[in-house]
Amino acid sequence: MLEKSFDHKAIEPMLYAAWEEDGAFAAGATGGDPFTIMIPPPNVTGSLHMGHALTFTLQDTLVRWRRMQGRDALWQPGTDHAGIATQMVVERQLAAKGESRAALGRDAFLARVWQWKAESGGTITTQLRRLGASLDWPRERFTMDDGLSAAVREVFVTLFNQGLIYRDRRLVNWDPKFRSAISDLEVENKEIRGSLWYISYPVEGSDERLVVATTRPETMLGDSAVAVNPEDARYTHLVGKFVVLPLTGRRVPIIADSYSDPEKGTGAVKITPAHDFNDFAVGERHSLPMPSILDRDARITLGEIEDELAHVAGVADPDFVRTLAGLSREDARKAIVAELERLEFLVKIEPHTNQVPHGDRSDAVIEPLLTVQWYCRADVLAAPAIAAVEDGRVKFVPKQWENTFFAWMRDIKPWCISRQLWWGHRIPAWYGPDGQVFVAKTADEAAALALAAYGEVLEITQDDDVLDTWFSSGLWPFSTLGWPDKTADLARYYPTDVLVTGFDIIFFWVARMLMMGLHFMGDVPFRTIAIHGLVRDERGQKMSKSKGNVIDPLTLIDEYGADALRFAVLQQTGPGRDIKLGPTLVASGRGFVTKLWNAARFCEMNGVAPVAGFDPASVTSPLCRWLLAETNTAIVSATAALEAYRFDDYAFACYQFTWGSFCDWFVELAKPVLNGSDEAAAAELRATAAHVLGLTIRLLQPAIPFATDALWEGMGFGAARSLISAPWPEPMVLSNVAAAQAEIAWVIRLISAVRELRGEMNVPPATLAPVFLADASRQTLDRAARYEDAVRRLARANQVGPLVGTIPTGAAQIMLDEATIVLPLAGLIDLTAERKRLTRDHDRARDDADKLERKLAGADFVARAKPDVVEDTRLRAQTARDEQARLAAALARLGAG
RNA sequence: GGGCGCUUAGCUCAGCGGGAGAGCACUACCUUGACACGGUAGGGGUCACAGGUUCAAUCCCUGUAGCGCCCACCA
Repeated sequence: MLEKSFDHKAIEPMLYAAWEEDGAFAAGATGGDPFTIMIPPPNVTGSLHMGHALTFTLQDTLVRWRRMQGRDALWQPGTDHAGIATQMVVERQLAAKGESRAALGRDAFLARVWQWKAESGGTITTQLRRLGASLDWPRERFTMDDGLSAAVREVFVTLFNQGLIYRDRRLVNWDPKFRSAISDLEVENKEIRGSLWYISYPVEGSDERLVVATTRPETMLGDSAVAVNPEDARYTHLVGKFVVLPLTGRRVPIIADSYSDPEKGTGAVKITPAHDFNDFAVGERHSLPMPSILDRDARITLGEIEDELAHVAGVADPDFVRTLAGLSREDARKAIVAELERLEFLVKIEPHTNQVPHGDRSDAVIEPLLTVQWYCRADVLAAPAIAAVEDGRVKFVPKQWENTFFAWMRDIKPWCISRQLWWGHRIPAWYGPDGQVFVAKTADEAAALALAAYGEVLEITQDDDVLDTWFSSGLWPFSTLGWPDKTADLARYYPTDVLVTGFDIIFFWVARMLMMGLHFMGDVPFRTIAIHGLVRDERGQKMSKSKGNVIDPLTLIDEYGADALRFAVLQQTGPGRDIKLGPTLVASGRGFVTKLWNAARFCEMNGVAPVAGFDPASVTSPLCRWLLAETNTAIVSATAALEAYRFDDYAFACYQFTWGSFCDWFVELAKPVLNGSDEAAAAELRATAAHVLGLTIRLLQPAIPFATDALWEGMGFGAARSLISAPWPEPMVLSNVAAAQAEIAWVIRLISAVRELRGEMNVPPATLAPVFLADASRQTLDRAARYEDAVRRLARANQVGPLVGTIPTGAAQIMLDEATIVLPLAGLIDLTAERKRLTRDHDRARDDADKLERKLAGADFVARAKPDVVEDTRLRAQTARDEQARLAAALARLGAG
C-alpha cells in the first residue's frame, strides 16, 4: 500500500543511499553509446547555492533521461580547488584566530588549506546527493589530485616548448588586496562618481602653463610626459618643449601622440606609463621612462624617483613628496590635491563619473602594475576554437551565444596565467642563479635541463607563483579521464556530449576548455553547449547577500523535497531565460508531485496493477484508447523537448498530461466504469491505467526521481530501484484512434458546457438537473448513453437522454455541434439572465460571421490567400452563421421577457 | 562608445503571418467515496509606440522610447 502522502524527508535520503550502494549511476554498466556530461566542478569548499541547484538539476535530468534510453551515461563528478576563493576563506579563518598566512609560511599554510579541504570538501558533494544528482561518485576528481596536477604540468611544459607560454614584463591588473595579478576577465568595471582635477604644469622656459585634467592626481609622481594631439592647433607650438612637474620637479617632454583626444579634458593628457594601460602604450611608442610609484599594496613608493628628488629645485618640494611615501592611493590623492591647491597649481575640480576597475573577488580597486608574469598565447589557441564553433562541431544552445563567444575570441588578449598565491598548481618553472629559466615537469628534469645547457649543476629554485585556477579547469574534460595517459575512458568518453553551464563562465571556462581540448586532444571537448540563465528570486531580483534575498536550496529541499525543487527548476528553464525561483514556485512543484502520488493511490485503491503481456493495440474502449493517444502525445512532446534542451516544455508536457488528461478527465470518466458491473470493461481500464501510469512514471523519472522510484516499486512496476534503468517510453503503435479521440472530446465538451452554463446561471452544485439532447444524431445519443453515469456525476445531472417532445419554455439551451443541449431549469434560473446570455452569444456569433464574410468578400483575399485558409474561413463563417440562427431560435423559444 | 536581448492578462512567461494562451494571483461556489498540496466556474489584455511590407501583422522590416545584460582606453 502506498502511504497517504509522499514523505520526502524520510524517503529521499534513503533512496539515494540505496541508489549509490547499487552502483546505479556507474558508467559502463551498459554497452550503449556513451553519453557524457562533465560536471562544472564546484568550489571544493563551497556549498550548494541556487545556481548549482539549477545547473545540476538540468544535467541530472539529461543524464537520467539518456540512461533510460540505454546510453552508457557518465556524469563525471568532481570539485575545483578555486585558488583565490579558497585561499581567501582560509586566510579569513586564520585572521579570526589572530594568525596570518605570512606568519605561517608557505608549507604550513598549505597544510591548513588541505586540512580545510578535508573538513569541508564533503559539504557540496553531500548536498549534491540531497538534490538527487546521479553522479558516478567513485570517479570523483579534484583539480589538485596527483593525476590532474600531472596533466597541468604536462600542458604547461608543452605549451612553453611550443612558444605558447612565455614570460613578460608588462602592465598587469594588480589586485592590491590579494597582492596578485589577475586576468582581464577577473576585472569588473564599476561606475564611480569621482572628480576630474585640472592641474597646471609650468612650461619650461616660459610663463605659459599647460593644463591637464586627470582623475588620478596621485599618479603625477610617475608622469613621464604630457601628450597632445598632433592635429590640435592649440598646442602645436608646445610640442618638443618640456613641462616641469609640480612637486617632484621632473622635466617631462610635451609629445604629440594621437592617443590624446582634443575633446576630452583639456586636450593635453598626462602620461604615467607604469600605472595606466594606455599610457603604457604611449610610453612604449615614445621610449619614455616608466617609473613605478606604487608598490604591491598600492601604496606610494618613491624608490624609483628617489634619485631625482635629491637633485631638484625650483617648483619642487622634495620634503613634501617624501611625506607621501607609504600612503594609500586615496590618502596620497588628498594630500597632493591639497598641496597643489596651496601652491596654486590646481585650476579647478569638476564632478566626474568614470569606470573604475575592481577585482571581482576582492572588490579592491585594481592597479595597473609593471611586473613579470607568465602569459599564454590565447590568440593562437583561439583560432581552432573559433573554427569549431563556426563549422558546427560545437553548437551553442541557444545559438545567440555564439555571437558573444566570437566577439570575445576574435579579439582575445594574452592570458595572464600566473598568480601570486600559494594555493594552486605551482608553476613548473625553475630559475638559475642568474635568472635562467628552466621549464620542466619536475625539479629533476629542470636540473637536467640546466646541466645540459650550462654543463654544470646549477642551484635552481622553483617559481613561487601558482597558475590561474581556470588553467586547470580548462583541462577538466580530459584530465578527469586520465590524460595524459591514453586511457580507455578517454577513448570512450571524450569528446563529451553536452556541457551545461551559465553564460557567466563562457569566457572563463567554456572558451578555455575548447582551446585546450582542441590543442591537446585534437577534438572538441563537447558537442553542445547548453547555456542557461541566472537564478533570481520570485520577483526577478538577482539574489545577493546584501539584498538579503538569497534562498538556500537545502532549505527548500527540507521543506518541499528535492523532487519539488527540481520540478520547479525545470518548469522555469526556458532557453536563454533567467530562472525565477522561490517558495511559491517550489510549493507548486510539490503540488504536482503530490498530485501524481494521489493519482497513483487512486489507481492502487481501484485495483490497478501492471498486467503482464498488456498490448495497447488490443484496447477497445474509446476512453482507454483516448488515454493511450494522449499518452503518446505526451511521450512525443516530452522527448522532443529534452532533445531540444527545452526543459520547460518537458515539464509542461508531463504536467499537462498527468494533471489534465490523466487526473481531470481519465480518472473522473473512469470512476463509473470501475464501479460498474461490466467486469471486462473495468479490467481493460485497469490494465490500461496501469500501463499508462507506468509510462508516466518513466517519463517523469528524470525530473522527479525520488517519488517516481517509490511509486515504481510501490505499485509493482518493477523491482526496487529498477526504474533508473527502465526503458524510456516510446510512442505506442495505435491504429484509428481518431474516433476514440472525437468521442471523448465530445464528452468533455458536453460536461464542460453544462458546467459552464450552471456556473453562469448560479445553479448550486447541490441542485441536480436533467440534461436533454434535442436534434441529436444517433451517434450523439449513443455517446450520451454510454457516458451517462459520468455526465451525471461530473455535470451534476440527475437524468441524461434525448429530449422527448419540444423544448420547454424557460429551459436553458446550449449549442453543441448539431445538437441542442436542453436544461429544463425553469424556476431555477433567472430568465432575464438566460436571455442575456443567449443574446450575448448570439451577437458574438453574428459579429464573427459578419467579420468573416466581409473578409471573404474582399477579392484580394480569395485570390491571394492560401486555398486552405480561404476554405477554413468559409467554414468558420458558415458555422458562425448557423450558430447565430440557432441561438436566435433558442431566444425565441425562451419567450419574451 | 560597441554589441546582444527584452517589452503579450495584476505577476511570471509561452506563442505565432490568417480564430489572443498557460501557470500563479484574484473572485464565487464546493469538506462529491485519490488529492483542500484538491475540485468547478468567473473576471481580466488597443500583444510598448510610430511607420512600412502583405490580401492579412502581436508575429516580418525600419525607427522611437523604456528596461536588462555583455564588452570597451580610469583625461
